[in-house]
Amino acid sequence: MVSREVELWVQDQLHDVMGMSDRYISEFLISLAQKSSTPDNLLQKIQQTDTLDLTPNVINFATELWGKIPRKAQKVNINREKERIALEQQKKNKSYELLDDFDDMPAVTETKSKTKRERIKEEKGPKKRNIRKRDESSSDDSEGNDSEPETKRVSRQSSSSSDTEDEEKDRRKDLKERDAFAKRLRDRDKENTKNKAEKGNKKSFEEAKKRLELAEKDRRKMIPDLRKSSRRDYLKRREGDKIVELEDDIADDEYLFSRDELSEREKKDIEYKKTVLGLAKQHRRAGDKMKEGRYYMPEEDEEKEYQLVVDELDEIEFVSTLKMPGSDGDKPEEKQVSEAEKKKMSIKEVRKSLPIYPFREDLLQAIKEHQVLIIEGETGSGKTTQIPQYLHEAGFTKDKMKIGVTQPRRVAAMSVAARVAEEIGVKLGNEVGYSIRFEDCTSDRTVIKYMTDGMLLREFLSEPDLAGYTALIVDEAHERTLHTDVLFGLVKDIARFRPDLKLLISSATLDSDKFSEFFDDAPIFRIPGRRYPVDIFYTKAPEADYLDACVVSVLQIHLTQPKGDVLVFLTGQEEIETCLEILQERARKLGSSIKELIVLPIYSTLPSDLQAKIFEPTPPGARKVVLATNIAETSLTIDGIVYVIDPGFCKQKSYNARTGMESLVVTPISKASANQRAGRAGRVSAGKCFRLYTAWAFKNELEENSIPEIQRTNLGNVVLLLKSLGINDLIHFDFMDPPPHETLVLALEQLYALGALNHKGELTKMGRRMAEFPVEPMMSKMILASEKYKCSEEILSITAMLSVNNSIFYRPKDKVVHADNARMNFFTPGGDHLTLLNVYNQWAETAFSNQWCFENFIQHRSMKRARDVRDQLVGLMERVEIDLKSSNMDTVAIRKAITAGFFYHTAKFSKGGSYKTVKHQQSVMVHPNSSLFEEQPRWLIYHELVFTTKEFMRQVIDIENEWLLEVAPHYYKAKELEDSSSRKMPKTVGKAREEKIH
DNA sequence: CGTGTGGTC
Repeated sequence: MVSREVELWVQDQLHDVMGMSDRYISEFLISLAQKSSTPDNLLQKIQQTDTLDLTPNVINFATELWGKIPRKAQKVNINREKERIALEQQKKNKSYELLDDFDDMPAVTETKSKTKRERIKEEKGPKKRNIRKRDESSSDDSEGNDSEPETKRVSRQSSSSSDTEDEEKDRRKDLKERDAFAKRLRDRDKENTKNKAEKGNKKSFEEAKKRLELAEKDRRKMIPDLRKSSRRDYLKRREGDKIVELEDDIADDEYLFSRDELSEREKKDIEYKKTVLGLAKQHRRAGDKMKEGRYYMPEEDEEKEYQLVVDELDEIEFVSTLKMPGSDGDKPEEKQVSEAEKKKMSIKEVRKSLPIYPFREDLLQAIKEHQVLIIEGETGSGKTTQIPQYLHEAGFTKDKMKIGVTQPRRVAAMSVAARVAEEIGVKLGNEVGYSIRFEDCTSDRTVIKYMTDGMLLREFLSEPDLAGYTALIVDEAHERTLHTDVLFGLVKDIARFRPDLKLLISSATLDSDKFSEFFDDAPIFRIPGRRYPVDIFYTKAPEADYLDACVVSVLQIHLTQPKGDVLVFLTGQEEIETCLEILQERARKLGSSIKELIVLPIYSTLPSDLQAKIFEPTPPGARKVVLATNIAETSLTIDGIVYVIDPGFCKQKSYNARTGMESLVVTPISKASANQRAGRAGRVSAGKCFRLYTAWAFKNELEENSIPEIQRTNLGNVVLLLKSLGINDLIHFDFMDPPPHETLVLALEQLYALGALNHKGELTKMGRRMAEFPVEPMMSKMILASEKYKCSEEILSITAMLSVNNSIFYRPKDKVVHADNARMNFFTPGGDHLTLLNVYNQWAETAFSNQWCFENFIQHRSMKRARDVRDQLVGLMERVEIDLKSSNMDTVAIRKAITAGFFYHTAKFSKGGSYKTVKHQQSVMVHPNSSLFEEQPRWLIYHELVFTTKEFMRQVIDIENEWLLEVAPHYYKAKELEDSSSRKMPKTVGKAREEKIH
C-alpha cells in the first residue's frame, strides 16, 4: 500500500516535471513503480508507455519515486538467531541517529569500518547535550529509583574510558533482573492457573451463567423491569454485588444477544415474502428506466396521497445503478430460513441449514492440507460459530488442546461463545468459553476459546509460542484493527516454527487476495453468505450540503417508501444533534399530514438509557429514523432497518509522528465502508441504500479500502508489547501494511526516554514492568513512578479515569448550563487529573451511586468502567511488586508522579497568550473543557494533544518547572526550562480558584 | 478565547 504522502508527493512532482498534475497519471506512475524491480526498470517502463519524456528531471523524479514505494518487508522470527541480533543492532543504531535528528541535532554518519563501541560513543556525543549531568554521588541506583535510567550511564561516560564497560555491566545487570522478573511473572501465572482449575473460576462462571440465562428470556419484556429493579436495588446492594451490575449491563447490551427469534422479525419475514415479488418487478422496471438514464424512487400508492407534500420539498433525484445482490445469488424469491423457522428447528437442523454446512468436509480437508487458510465468508455464513465446532469434531481439541477464535469486539466474543456453548450443549465457561478484559470465563476444561484480539496479544506475553493452541482463527480480519494487524505478524511468525498449528484468517471482503499474499500465498476458501439484496441509489448530481440532503432524503423516504426504518450515517455528535433538530422541526411543520416520524440519535458517548431507545420496536404506522455515527457500521445492529442513507463521510483519526499529535478529520469513506453501510439495509429484508454522492464519485473518488488503523495511530503500546515479546527489530517487523517509519521511531524514542528501553534499544526491567499494564506507556510509567512518590492509590484512580475516553461528563444540548456548572463544581486546584480524581473519590464515597452520577451529569457507564480498570490495575500492582499507598491528597506528590510519566508532554505559556510545547515549539491551546482553561499556569503537563477544530491539550495539570529536572534529568537540561522573564506573569483568576476561595 | 468517529488491553 502506498501512503497518501507518496501520492501527494508524486502529484507535486508532476507539476514540476510536466507542468500539470493529474490523479490518474500519478496513480499510474505509482503502479508502474510498484511493478518495477529497479529504478532503471521503472524508467524503461515510463519510456515504453510514453508517459513522460526522459529528461534529467524525470529521471531524478522516477528514481526517487521508486525509492519511496514500500517493498515487501523483511521477515522476522521471534526466535531469532544470535547472529541476527548483531545485524538488528546496527539497524537500531541507525534509527537512534534519527532520534537525534528529532531533537535538531547533527546526525552521526555511520561508517562500516568503525567498531560498534566507537559508534556507540559517537552516538552519545550529541545526545549528551540533551542530558543534564549529575554528580556521581547523587545517581545512586537503588531499587525503585529507576526513573532516571540513563543518568548513571551518561555522567560516568564523560569521565573515563572504562565507562562503556561499566555501562555494559549495568545493562547486563538490568537485563538479568528483567529476565528474573519475567520468570517470576510466569511462575505466578502457572500458580494462578492451578488455582483457577481448582476453584473453577467460580465468580466469572456464575456471571456467565447468569448472563446466558438472562439472555435466553424474552428481553423485550424484561428490560424495563430489569432496569428499574436494578437501579432501585443498586444503592443498597452495591458493595461487592456484581450481579446487579451485570443485570444493568445486560440491559445495556441486550440486543447483542438477541440472536433468537424476535416476533418483529417474524412479521418482517412474512412482509418480505409478500414484497419480494413486487420488488423484483420494480427492479426490472428500474432497469428499464436506467436505460433512459435516470430513475426516481420506486412508485408506491402512498405517493399520490402525499404528492403535495413532496412537491414542497426540494426533491433529490436519485439514480439507481447496481444492486448489491443478496447472497443467494440474485434470486430473492428463493426461500431463506427465517429466524422464526430456525427457532422451531432443532439445533442440529439449524447448523445444517447454514450456508457453510455443505462445505464442511471440503473445509476440513483444506485445513488438513494447508497450514494457513484464508476464509472468505459473508456475514451470516455461520463461519464464526461453525468452524470452531468442525475443528472440535475433527479432533483438534484432543489432549486439552485449544482452538482460539479472536474477535475485534468484546460483546461479539461473549455472545458468539454463548451461542456455541448452547449449540454444543455445554455450560458456557466449560468446554466453550470466552476471555475478554475484566472477564475470564474459561476453565481448564475450555477447548474452544473466543476472545478479543487484544486479549490474545496479551496471552503472547505469558505464552509466546501459544503452545496450548492447535488452531487459531482470526475473525473479522478485514476490519484491520490495530490489534488484528499486530496479530497477523506474530501469528504468521509462529506458524513457521509450529507446523502443527493451523491458522485461519477470516475476512468478509473481496480483498482476501491481499491476505493470501501476506500469508505466503495461502489458499482462499470462499463460503457464500446469506443476505438480502440491497438496491443502491446514487444522487444524479453532487449535493453541496449533505446534512440538508440527508433531511430531504429522510422525508422523501418517509413519504414515498413502504414501511421500514431508516438509518442515516453522520460523522459526529454535533452533526447528529443538528440533523435531529432540523428533522424534528420539519416533521412538526408537516404535522398530521404525514405519519409519525421517530428520530433517534446514537453515538458511543450517548448515555446507555438513551442508546437503548433505538432498539425499541417501531410502533405500527410510525417510522423510525436512526441518526448514527459509524458505531452502526460494525458495532451494533438495529433490527428493522430497510433504508440506509449514506452521505459518504466519517471522522477518521490520524496521527502525526513528527508532533505526536492526533487529529480527527472528516474524511470521505472508502468503498469497502460504503458497502458495509449499504449492507446494513439488507439484514432483515431486501433494502435500499441511498448514497448522497454520484455513482461517478463512488467509482472514482473513493479509496478502495480505508487506511488501516496501524498507520494512523500512536504505536507506543504496540512497540512496548513487541519488545516484550523479544522482537527487537521493529522497523523490519512483518507488518501487512507497515506503519510510517516516523511513528515507529517516535515510539522507540519515547520508550527510551521513559527508560523502558536502554541505549541499545533493548527492553529494560522498567520496560518489562510497564508492559504488564494495559495502558499507554506514559501512564504505566506514571504508575510505576507513584511508588517513589507514595501515592499509588491516587495515581491508579487517575489512570483509570483517564482511560475512559473523555466520556465522564455528560453534556446534553438542552442542559448545557447545568451540566457545565456540575462539571465546574468538581474543579480541583492543580488541574484536570486532580479534578478526575475528585470525581472518582466522591463517587466512591457515595458507594458508587448511580443516582449521584445522574445528579451530577456524570456518566455512570464510564464510571463503572473506570472502577473496573482500577480494580484490574490494583491486581497488577501486586504483579509488578509495588505496594499500594495513599498520599492523602498530597497534590504535589501526585503531580510529580504524573510528571514522571508525562514529562514528554510539557507545554509552556508563551507571550502570545498561547502555549508552546517544550519539545516541538508547537502552538497549542488548553481545551475549553479543562479546569485550567481560564487560568494560565506557566508550565503545564498535558495528557494528550488533539487537533479537532484547533490544537488542543486535553487533561492538563499545573506543574513547577523544577519538577521536570527532578523526574527526568536525562531528558531536560536546565536551560530549556528557564523562564524567559523573572517577573511573575499576571495570573487571571480562574473560576475554580475563585469558587474555592469564596 | 469555545468542545470526541469507533474499538481494545
